[in-house]
Amino acid sequence: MPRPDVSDERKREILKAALNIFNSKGFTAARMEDIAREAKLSVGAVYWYYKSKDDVILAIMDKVIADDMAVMKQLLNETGTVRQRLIKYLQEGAQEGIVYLPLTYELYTLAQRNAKVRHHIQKHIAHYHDALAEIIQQGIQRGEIRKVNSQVVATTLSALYEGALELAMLDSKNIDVTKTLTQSVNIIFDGIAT
Amino acid sequence: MPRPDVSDERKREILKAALNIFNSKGFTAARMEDIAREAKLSVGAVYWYYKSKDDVILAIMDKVIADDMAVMKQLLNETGTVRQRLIKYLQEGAQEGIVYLPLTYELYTLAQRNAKVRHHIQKHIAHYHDALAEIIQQGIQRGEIRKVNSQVVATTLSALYEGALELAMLDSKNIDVTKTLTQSVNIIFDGIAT
Amino acid sequence: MPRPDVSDERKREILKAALNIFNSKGFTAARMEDIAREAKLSVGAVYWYYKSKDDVILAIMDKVIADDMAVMKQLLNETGTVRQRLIKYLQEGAQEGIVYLPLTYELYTLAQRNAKVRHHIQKHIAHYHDALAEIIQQGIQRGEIRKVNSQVVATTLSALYEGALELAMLDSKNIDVTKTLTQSVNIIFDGIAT
Amino acid sequence: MPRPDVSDERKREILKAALNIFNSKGFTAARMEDIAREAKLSVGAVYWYYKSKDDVILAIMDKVIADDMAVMKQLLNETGTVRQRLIKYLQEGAQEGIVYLPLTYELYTLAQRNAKVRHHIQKHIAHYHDALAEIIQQGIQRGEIRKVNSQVVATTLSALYEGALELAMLDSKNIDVTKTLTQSVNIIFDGIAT
DNA sequence: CATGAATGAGTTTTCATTCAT
DNA sequence: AATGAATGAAAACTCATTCAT
Repeated sequence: MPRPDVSDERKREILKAALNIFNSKGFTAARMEDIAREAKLSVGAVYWYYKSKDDVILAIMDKVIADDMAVMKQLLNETGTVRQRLIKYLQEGAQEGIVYLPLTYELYTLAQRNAKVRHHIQKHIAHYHDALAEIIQQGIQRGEIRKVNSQVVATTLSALYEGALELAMLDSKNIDVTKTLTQSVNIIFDGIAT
Repeated sequence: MPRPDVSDERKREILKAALNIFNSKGFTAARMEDIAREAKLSVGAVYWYYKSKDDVILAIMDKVIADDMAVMKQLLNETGTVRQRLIKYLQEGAQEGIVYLPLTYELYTLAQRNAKVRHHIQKHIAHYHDALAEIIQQGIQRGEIRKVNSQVVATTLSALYEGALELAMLDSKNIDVTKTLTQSVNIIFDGIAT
Repeated sequence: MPRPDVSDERKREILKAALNIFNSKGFTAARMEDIAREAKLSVGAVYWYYKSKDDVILAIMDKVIADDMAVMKQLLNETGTVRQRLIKYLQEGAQEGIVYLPLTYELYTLAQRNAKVRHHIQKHIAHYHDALAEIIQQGIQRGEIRKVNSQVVATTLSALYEGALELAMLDSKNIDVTKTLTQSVNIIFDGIAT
Repeated sequence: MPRPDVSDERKREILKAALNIFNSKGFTAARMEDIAREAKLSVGAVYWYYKSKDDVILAIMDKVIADDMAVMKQLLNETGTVRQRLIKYLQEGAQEGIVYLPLTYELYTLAQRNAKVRHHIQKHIAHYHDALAEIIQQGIQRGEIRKVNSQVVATTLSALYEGALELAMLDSKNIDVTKTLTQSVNIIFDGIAT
């Protein structure tokens, strides 16, 4: 009688542990032993499931992005005006995103020297822009927004979002992401409203 | 008869070398020997001027920020409408900034775990926002911009700027900073114009 | 009703697997897992039959030598002149021996630091020399060979055999064992013929 | 005033240390720390001169072979009959060779899985055979040896030499290299004498 | 001031062996 | 008997830092 396959379970546990460790210490300072301890396993066990530290990092990236996508998709099926929905979308995205922002910045930094990481992130950004552009397009069709290039506005909103998170990460005392995003998006909507 | 002090000269050379090495390899991967070689010095000589790798990193941060400030100040004394000046300001800032963006991201990542770095960057951001707010204020006084909270707009512009650079860094093929910034700033100006 | 003992069968399978793995990878590089996979067993199962890697190596040694002995004995019961029989004997021995020569050299190397291995091999060499000496003795009795010290000639032939295999192992392109052995044995027989 | 370059000196010291350690423990069991201690250096210092353990091994191989060549060349300029010279040549070579025979066998074993090592050894063997063939040729010209293929005889002598060393290594109690070689070479000379 | 050889603590990774199931 | 996940003790290698010259 075969025992249930613990492989997936363990991998998830290790990834969760790695997520915490990487987020609080950074990729470089994080020791494989830290991850093992956090996952309540031995170092060897971690290596049983992931063949190197880089492997864990890549898996983390996949997970972070996949989770992000899930949040995104869910937020797209909301009701209300486009302005309201976008503000809610960006705000909630930011609230989720800020928790693992240190890790995100580790990934961005890594992306500059690792093509695989970079391409993964690029694909993610493209998805994200498309989702934003789609909402904008809806706004145009409903007459809430005047005829603008939805891709351009999507990029603007995306840059705003990323920038707001960055500023908040660097100076959380003086910069409130939610407030900043709300105000900024309103300014932009004033500029593109019919 | 005292010989001329070569100390400052050497320090500057080391910093310039470190800037290049850090920018292309990242803080962690960069070795003190790399910096020494780039500066055409011995490892020991580098340690004569800076007492640790961290010391060099902190000095680099000071330099990067100081240089950035200098560019900023210069751009503030331009002529033209506020919209024109701002676009020019952000565009040229971006052009300068993108060269050492990898290094900037190394610093941002570091900032999350190092209070000294973080505070330095926060001060810089404050300066930057003030400069932007000042221009906005001028625009309001000149009647180009309607009465808005200049700090809010400054934060929006700053977030936009940072976000645009980030997107460009991550996906330079598909995202053109200059174009993105121009279009975005125009949308915002449409939103805040009188 | 006792089930048939699969123990010996399994042990033989493991040894056969180990023989191949050790021969192609060497003792050090070979992992227990490699052996297990080759034997279509789990690592734990291998440890059920052999209590350590060294145990497997020692068993391999026994097997290699036993197999070699079997070949030897068989070849001694041939017909023809002593010269012919010897050439055939050495040639066929070489043909068998060269397949597992890498493994043999692993064992020789090991023998220098492991008394048990060394003694085993020494006993084998003694057997081998005795067999050769016996053939030489026959040659003397039959008048094919002049009165020589059969042990000395046996050692010479043995050295020649081992050396020829070694040279062939190191440079199979330029050195043909069979040819080398034939020519060498002929030279020696010219030297000891009546 | 530049200090004298200690680089060559250190490299030689490390190699000497490595030679001893490798010879007594074998490549695998030898730790870099063992070599460092033997050379009275730190591990880091060893890595300052050789960038990996394999590097040290390859350097050792070069040294062993170079030293061997030196012995060879020296022995070729001797006087006496070819038979006498050859016996002296092989005997003295064996006396030198037997000291580092364990190491030699490590190299032979390694050669089977490392092309670089293999090719190096092959070149060495070729040199060695050529030297032997040259002596044989002289013997033919001087009328001491009848017209034989000198390369074949050289290979025979070489195999004999290698085999005698091997047997001696495996069973030094019962096999005396010097005696074995003398007797064997005499048998062969009886076979090829005019 | 400057050199660059030397140090050694710290990290990733491997793998023989064990053991709960 | 058999499995294969888990352990943990090595071991190779790196590199910031020091220091004799």
